[in-house]
Amino acid sequence: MEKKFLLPLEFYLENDVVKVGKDLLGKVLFTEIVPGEITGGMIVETESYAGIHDRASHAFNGRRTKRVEPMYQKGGIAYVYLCYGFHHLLNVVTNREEIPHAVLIRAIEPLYGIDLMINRRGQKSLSPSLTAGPASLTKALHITLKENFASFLGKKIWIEDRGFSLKENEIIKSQRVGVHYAKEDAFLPYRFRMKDNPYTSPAN
DNA sequence: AAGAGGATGCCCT
DNA sequence: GGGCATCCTCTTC
Repeated sequence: MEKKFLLPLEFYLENDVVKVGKDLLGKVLFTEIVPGEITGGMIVETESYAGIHDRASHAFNGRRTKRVEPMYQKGGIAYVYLCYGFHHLLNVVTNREEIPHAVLIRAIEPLYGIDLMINRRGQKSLSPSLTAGPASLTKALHITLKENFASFLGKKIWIEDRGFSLKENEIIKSQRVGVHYAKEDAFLPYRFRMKDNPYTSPAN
């Protein structure tokens, strides 16, 4: 597939993970995990996880275990991990130095390969539940632990800028989902949603 | 070596 | 709106 809109590496070499969380809204996430099966959608919801000082981050307090290792790599790769035993969650690692920043992709609006995604999700027709929610979209896009460490400049998973930029007042900011254990950091407004988009995730 | 718990979704009321 | 499925990773004994 021709990729003239591919996001360059510089986009991911950014230490301001809150900025990246917002800038990823409107970008288009693609996968071709199975050769010939291209699926993709516009990112409409993200959450930023800010390095070692963010209690909600897997890398809080400098924790560097095997699972978290992708976060400590140079920006531009995927951090995929298993949640609740069966849900794969996709993060975009972003940093210039060795700072474990990551942005969780929480929802996309389906655009390409919609029938494939419907099949993978076992649904009958297109509805917001197809890709609204971090585990729903990974299933629709066929993302699993095999994509952990994968480069966003590679053939299996990549992000494009198709010109869907949005203004600051079109971004809804709120608390992150499911991080009650994070004490005061649970209240940080690091969840970003595209205003009036029906494909954002339902919780909260 | 074992146990707890988690950045969730689904199906049932 | 609540309970459960299900399993890997990390922490602690």
